Amino acid sequence: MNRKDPAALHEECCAITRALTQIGDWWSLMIVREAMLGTRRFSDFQQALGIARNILCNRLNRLVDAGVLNRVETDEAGRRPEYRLTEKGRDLFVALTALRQWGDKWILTDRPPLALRDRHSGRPVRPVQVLDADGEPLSLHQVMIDEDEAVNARLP
Amino acid sequence: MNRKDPAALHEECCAITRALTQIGDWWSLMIVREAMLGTRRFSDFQQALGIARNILCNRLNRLVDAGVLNRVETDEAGRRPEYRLTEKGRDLFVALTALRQWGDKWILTDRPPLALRDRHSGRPVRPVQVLDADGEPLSLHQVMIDEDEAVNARLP
DNA sequence: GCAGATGGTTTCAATTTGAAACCATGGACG
DNA sequence: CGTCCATGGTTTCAAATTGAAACCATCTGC
Repeated sequence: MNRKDPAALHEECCAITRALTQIGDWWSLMIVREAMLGTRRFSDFQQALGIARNILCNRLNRLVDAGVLNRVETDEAGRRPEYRLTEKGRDLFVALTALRQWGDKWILTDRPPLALRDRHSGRPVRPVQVLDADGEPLSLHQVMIDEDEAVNARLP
Repeated sequence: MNRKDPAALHEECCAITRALTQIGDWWSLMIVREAMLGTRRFSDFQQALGIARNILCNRLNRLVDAGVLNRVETDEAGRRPEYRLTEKGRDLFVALTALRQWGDKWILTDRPPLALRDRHSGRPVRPVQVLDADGEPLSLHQVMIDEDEAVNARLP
């Protein structure tokens, strides 16, 4: 599997590989994170992230091509376009929240954990978990990849 | 925030940023994914991923330094070391599962979804969600970052 | 019309990557 | 013992990617 060969990657059937190909580099993920905080404009991304402008431009285009962001031409002052999360982009919320919680638990060990709250009730959100059909949490070793589908789809 | 400045990044209090700094590049995440499938040896990672050997070596060392993998000197044939997931590494299971499900849902739209099953019951696992204190799913806009903590910790 | 803000592109040096060659160690086998 | 081969690295060097800065284009406000 060659990371730089688009055709080969497009044949790749591991969902993680495919996902990482679309959004799995530092800046793309940081941009999505920033977008989830409400940032929409080129210069706002640039200042918030401290990213080089050519790289920002490149990543925004990639994310638009991937359908994660939408480039919206606003009619407002200056005709500045906005970059807004699509449904697909918003759906990364779960993965990024899991990542945030992982970082809180394993890296920022000396700080107050879990500042994420339900806006409505004000109560903290639960740690994200993988649950079985009954809602019981599953660990890595309790999960398997379906044999048939795995073979058919050349997983992992 | 300069991505290449270790000191500055170490001050960074966004858990996502910190997490991405430790494991947020293509190969590191692919290696962790591969390790979750049971791969442990240098050459097995190399063949499974098609990664250059020097890069693999570099990433394995980084992951060991980050405490995501453990380098275990085995007594077996050839004294070949093994790289095994630590508790911290296994804990990435949730985030990677969320990413896999995202890829299944939004990229591999033409294929059978969700090959992940509970090994015990054989039933498919649920889609990972962010849940409130009562176990109700929360979307991006229903979640907020706690004001006080955000200010104290200079979040996001 | 002119200055400033904003969104982008170009340019070029510095860093990172990847392929291949090289090295070192530990069996296996004759 | 000596040779071969597998494995886990390291080194080397060309090619790709990144990042800082300069440049360009459009729109606003004055």
